[in-house]
Amino acid sequence: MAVMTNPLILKLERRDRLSDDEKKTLDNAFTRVRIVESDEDILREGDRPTESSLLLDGFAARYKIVSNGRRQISALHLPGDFIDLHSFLLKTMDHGVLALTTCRIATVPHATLERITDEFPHLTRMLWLNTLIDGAIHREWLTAMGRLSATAHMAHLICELYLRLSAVGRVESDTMQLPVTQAELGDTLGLSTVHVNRVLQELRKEELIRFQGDTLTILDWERLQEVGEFTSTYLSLRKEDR
Amino acid sequence: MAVMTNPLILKLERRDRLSDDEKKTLDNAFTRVRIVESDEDILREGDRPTESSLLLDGFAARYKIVSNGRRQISALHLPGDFIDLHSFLLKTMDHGVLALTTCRIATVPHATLERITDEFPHLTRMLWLNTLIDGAIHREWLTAMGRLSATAHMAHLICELYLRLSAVGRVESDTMQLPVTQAELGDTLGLSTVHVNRVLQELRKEELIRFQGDTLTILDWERLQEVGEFTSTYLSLRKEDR
DNA sequence: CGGATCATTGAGACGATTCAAATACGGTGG
DNA sequence: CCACCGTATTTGAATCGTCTCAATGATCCG
Repeated sequence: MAVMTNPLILKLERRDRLSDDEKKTLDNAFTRVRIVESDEDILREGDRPTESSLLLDGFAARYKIVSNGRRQISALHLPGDFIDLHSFLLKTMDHGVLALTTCRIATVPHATLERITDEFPHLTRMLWLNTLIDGAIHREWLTAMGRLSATAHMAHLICELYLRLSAVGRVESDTMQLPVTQAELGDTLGLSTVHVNRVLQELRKEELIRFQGDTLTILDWERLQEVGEFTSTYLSLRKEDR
Repeated sequence: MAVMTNPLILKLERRDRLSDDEKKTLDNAFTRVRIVESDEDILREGDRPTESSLLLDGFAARYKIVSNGRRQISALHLPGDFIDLHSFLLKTMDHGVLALTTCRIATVPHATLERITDEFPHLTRMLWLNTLIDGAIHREWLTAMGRLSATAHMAHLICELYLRLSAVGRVESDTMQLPVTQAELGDTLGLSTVHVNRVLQELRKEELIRFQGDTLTILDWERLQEVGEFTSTYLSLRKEDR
């Protein structure tokens, strides 16, 4: 794989410099690329993977199912996201991962990750950081879910996805592709599909977004952030020594 | 500090063996112990700490405040928990941390953590694991908040705290000290104080728990788990090579 | 062009909130 | 040791946000 095309490197370099050696190591770590079709499971709860998966292209979601068949999505993953780097140390998957679109995935054996932790301390910290950002996003979602209105929560999610997608070069003139159904948005926000629909209509009526098909355009970034009480600190989009 | 009294070591050894060398290193890493009184902030949002804090005794909560003054607690911390190990790499606190009781806290300089990552790969992985478990708990809370009823969510939280407290030796004959007000429980579960009260009454009426003052007793562990749809996988309470 | 999936709408029900007041509890000073 | 004060818990009633159920309309793909 050519160094420059790996979106993980793009993502990490937003947070700290990587040496050429580190980039090469990281890039060579991925041994296998596979395709998972839309609506298929990439991983299932209870799995004990021996490799971790990096999303190169497509959208994926971490989810859990509760007793009455209801589903909660606990993370949305975009190109450049490790969807189960945590399985390297957690060993057993405590949730499933679903391909929301056709996904192109590169995998790195846990044995290779172990070798990286033995030999590349700074690169290890960058991978650790990657999982810490996941955690920061979880906390932000928890706050939005517990204490924001449905509309604010939706606005918040859109702001986050907008910044995360632009960090990996997937936003053009305030527009992003968001191939996610309203039912999936509901499972993400903890809302019913019907209510998601009403909330989206409100954001459209307020002229904050346009959202037709899979194409979402931000019409008023300032006000969208206000409505969603969004500040981007938790995404750690600053370059620092780590 | 004597090795055997550090509750972090107790906690990590539940998940994997630590060598004597690692235990010594970890124990020596903590340079300072301080006391924070109940209701005081241990850390504030926006802080850029140069050391990380380990809770030796007491209860603490990570929280965020949203615009209308409402508060969401995104984590409850018990003895043995690192309350901001993530600040080592995240640098800026994206949330505050509040002492719910008088807290005894040991601190480790980030420079020391960096040295550990340079020299002790396995110990580094164990610290990383520690933050991954925080993340797993966040995901579980997200699911409970989004898709469980208020009563089930409360039951779930009680199950979790029960297991986490017993993992650090703070449970005796099904009874634990839970010095948390109903308002704080509300901020944790995303509920109003009034509703927390009603939910607790229901769990008492069903004879699942006794909860007077700070003392909570599990009366029917089996049924409490069922009501809360609780399974403990996400807490990684198994010893494995990591 | 037909079938399936997804988005939209309306109406009624329900869970949780708000506001307000009463009661219980724990710690402190006299 | 008890009276008192502040904090925490409990109760009731009205309201509100979101859900459920059910049906319709739009869109996409083969």
